[in-house]
Amino acid sequence: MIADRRLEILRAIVDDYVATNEPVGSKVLAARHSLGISPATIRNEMALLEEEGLISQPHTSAGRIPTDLGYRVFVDRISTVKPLSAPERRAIDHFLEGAVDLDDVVNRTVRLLAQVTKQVAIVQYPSLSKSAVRHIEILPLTPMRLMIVLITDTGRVEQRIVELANQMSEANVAKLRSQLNLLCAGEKLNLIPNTLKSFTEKFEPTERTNVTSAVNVILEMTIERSEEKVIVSGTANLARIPSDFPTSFHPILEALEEQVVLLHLLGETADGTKVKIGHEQDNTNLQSTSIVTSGYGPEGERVANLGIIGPTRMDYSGSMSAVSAVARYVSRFLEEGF
Amino acid sequence: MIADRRLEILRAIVDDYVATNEPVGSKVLAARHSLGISPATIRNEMALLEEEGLISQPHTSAGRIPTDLGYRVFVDRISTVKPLSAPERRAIDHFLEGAVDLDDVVNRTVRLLAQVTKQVAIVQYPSLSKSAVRHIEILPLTPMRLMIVLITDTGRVEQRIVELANQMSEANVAKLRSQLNLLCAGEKLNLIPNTLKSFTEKFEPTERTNVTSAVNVILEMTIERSEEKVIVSGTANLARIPSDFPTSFHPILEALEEQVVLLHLLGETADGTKVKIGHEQDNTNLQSTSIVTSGYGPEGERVANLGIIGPTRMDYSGSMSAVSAVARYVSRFLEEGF
DNA sequence: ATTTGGCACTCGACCGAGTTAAGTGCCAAT
DNA sequence: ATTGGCACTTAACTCGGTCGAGTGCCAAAT
Repeated sequence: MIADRRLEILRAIVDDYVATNEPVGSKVLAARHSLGISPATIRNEMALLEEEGLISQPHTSAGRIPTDLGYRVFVDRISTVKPLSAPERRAIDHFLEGAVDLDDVVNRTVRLLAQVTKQVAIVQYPSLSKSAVRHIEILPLTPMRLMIVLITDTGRVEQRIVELANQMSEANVAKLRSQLNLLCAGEKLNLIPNTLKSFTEKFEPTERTNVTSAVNVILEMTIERSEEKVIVSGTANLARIPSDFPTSFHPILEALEEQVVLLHLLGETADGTKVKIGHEQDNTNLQSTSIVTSGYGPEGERVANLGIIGPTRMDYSGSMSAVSAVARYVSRFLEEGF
Repeated sequence: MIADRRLEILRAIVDDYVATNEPVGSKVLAARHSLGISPATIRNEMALLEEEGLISQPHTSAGRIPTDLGYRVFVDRISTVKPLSAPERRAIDHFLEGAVDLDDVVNRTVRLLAQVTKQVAIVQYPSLSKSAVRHIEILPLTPMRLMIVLITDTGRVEQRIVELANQMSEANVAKLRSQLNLLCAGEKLNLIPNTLKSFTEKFEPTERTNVTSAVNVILEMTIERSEEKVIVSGTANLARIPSDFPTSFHPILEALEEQVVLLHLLGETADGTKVKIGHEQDNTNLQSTSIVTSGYGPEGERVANLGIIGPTRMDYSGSMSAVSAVARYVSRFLEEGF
């Protein structure tokens, strides 16, 4: 069990280090934060903190900096919720006003997040697999070619083109359309494969090849994109960062361009705000960074994640507040249906 | 008029500087490129090139580097078309195989371009205003709410939701849909406003408010997005660049996040490959960069631009070849309709 | 009239020594 | 348990000196 005072010192170290980006020594610490304690005492405590692996020295004769573990403790046990500033609040409360589009919503969100946190922001598109079908539209482009449009209740639209083996009459297209909607409307995407299992049987044998192609495409649409889409903003903020960072600059940018990496980064969708610090996170390119994420979407069934990524040396309280506030607001907005 | 030999020297300087990123002096130059000429002579010629403003010295006692103007001359008069390597060719010839989506096409393109040129790639979505309506779909979500989906012949899909003032019957929705498609299908987007000018008159007075709202939304959809969408990839390549670059790193990343800036950068859509070098380009954040762009889309009416952006010190021949090859290939692909 | 070798000169890059300042650990005194 | 004092460590900074790449110019060679 760590003594309270020691935690207090850890907090001071983190605060100072985050603010100045310089290893913090006992003297400065005593001076800046008025803990009623002499530098010597602080030194003793520091030695212990170091033993516990919460702080470390870049080299002898330098001050201490928090380790990943130190930040972890800070986040879990010390950090207080930092209320957002009034302008931040205001920005968050209004940034979605007049959004026209799911794209628009996601874009605005990612930009806002980057701007408020001064970090790189990441927003995942609301996941298809947890959303439901609102409508399926079938358009005959030519007698041998259909366009299928899938509209979900999160406002997302996907379209695909199907080449048919045989001609298909207008009447049959209409039948296909109405039957499909009858069965699928309101259904969760992940249940669709089940729903359509014996669908082709409703049709004449002569029609079946065509119907099967169409259905297959629809099934693809419902699953394929569970490799989902992610959007990033604020990479410029990376360049605004301490001078030792640039070394690991290239790999970070690289990682940020990989959808897969980002998705993995955001991790499982769940309630609440989560923090992953430095090495807790397994992508080697990003071990000098921390990630703050939160799920968003309708209460109870979070549909996607959003978050920010920055140097381990970041303002955790502020970032967490911002991320969760934004997540809350977007959720509400999506729920109301824009 | 500049003597041929002097141009030859300029080419050598550019080549060397691009390859090594170090100011190139007379001795090295004589050694590496076998122009049958002594360093002293080269020095004389260099003095002249400098007078003409084509090269400059970072400081006395350093070698010369090309100026923006030097690069310009290089691009316009000296550079030869550098054939792409076999693997590059192959990559370009196949990267769109199996693309399912307009999104997919654009995404693949931007990635490919970034990868091949090792620069930051920029691709503009095919512009709506020059494409034509393929289909307009109207879906009643509730009696007071319609979803309108616009599908263009470039495969782009836009959707919007309309709140109605009064209820609208299924029958009227159907009529609206068929009338709209009758008039608009095949029509260029920029002509739609004209096409629909007296559209509401076809409807009962009681329906007119509803129809008007719907039509207004459609009109919005056809113009609004002429502020078009641009997508960027390969920013990581920036970090892979000379060490003097980082200074101007932040502003570049910043510029790359601004849609407006990018659109301006890509400039007017036109045939052929264009190069903008350093200060020729008016965004102050980007004056240490050059941009290579090309229009793409159906022959004769280029529908959008794509290109790359990198340090002025770049491989112009290679970049130009790559950009134009990719543009050509995408154009063909779009024309065939995927 | 050009080209070339030679030479004096410039100036950033690099090196090593010395100094400084921040910070530590430990110990004896409170 | 806390504190002041002190010896010690070490990165960062400063400096003078050397080195090397490169230039411009001039006189000789072609």
